[in-house]
Amino acid sequence: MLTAIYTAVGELVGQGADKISFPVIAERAGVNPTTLYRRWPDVNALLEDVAIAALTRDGESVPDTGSLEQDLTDWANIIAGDITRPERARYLRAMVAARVDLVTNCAVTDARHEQAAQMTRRASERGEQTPTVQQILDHIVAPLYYNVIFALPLDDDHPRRLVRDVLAMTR
Amino acid sequence: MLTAIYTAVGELVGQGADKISFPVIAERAGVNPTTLYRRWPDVNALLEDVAIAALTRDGESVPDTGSLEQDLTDWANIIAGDITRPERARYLRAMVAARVDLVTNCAVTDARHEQAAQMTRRASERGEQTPTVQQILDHIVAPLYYNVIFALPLDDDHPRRLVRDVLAMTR
DNA sequence: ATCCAAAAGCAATGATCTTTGCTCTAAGGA
DNA sequence: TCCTTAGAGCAAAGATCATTGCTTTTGGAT
Repeated sequence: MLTAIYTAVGELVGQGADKISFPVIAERAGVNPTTLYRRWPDVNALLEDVAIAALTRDGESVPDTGSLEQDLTDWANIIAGDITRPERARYLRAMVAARVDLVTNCAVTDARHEQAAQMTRRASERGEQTPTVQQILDHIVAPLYYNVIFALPLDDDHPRRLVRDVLAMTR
Repeated sequence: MLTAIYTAVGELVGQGADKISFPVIAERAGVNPTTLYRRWPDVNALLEDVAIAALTRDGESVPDTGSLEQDLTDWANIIAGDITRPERARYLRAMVAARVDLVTNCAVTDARHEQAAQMTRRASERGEQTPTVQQILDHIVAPLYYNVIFALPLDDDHPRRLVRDVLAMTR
């Protein structure tokens, strides 16, 4: 039931459907539109639920190569490869559009925060000089998402360049 | 005519109206809905037109204090103050939602690119060491927009911190 | 096994949107 | 001046969406 709904939304968003409404989703999911109208206040609310579920299902393991620079580079490349996939980019945009009021944290960025913390912790245990988690979010995660959100090109070398920049700050 | 339409959209977006449709816009603008249906393929297209017009109408002069660090800090604070205004944030989101296909550049980021280039040019003429324009976009502009887009809190000190970080890269 | 309550389906209604053919107006060219 | 034409208004029709009261199903508790 819930799975069918989420799947339907996923397919619609994924294929870039322009008209995503409760009736449309309901038909594809094989449920009655009323169910959706009663369970979510509006389409955006449902969209956000699905987007969060889709974007936070991790399974992305945090790199652990023994070098922070390598870890960050691998990680940045994973993120870049992930969010530039068209259906992921669409999810991101849908989520952004749906988020109308200020919230203090969001599940998507929380996951990134956690991953960054893990890498820096390991690095400092090895005695490496590390940037702060906030710096990693500001200077690696943010630029990657920024480019995707605004549909700007993101070349293959970009992630590596960002990592080099952020490490240059700590020296 | 066109002005009335743009104004109507601006008011609706600005006050966070949830249902922004051609008929609603048309009534407020005092024009016939048919006109809108014939001129734009859909509401998002019109929204994007207006958003671009609103977000690129500069009038923001680029700081010129004689010090790159001060210029960048002032500039970052201007941007932050600008895009965190609720109606501006809404514009940004509307624009993001509307942008479905990849474009190689967008008017909004172009303006920032131009401003950054102006500041670094002046700084290097003074003989200062400067970060690249791309670095400024990645490490100052992107984090600011990222926070606003995801409705994350943006504290007052954030812009200054970003500038300090990016300057630390060049040393 | 029966009962109860929450959730889903159904169907009818009204609101809103979208499309379309036609008419009317206004600005520019012969 | 008259003609042309692009753009705007008008109105009707059909499509889609949104709401609501009522019925049916389902899953768990007694």
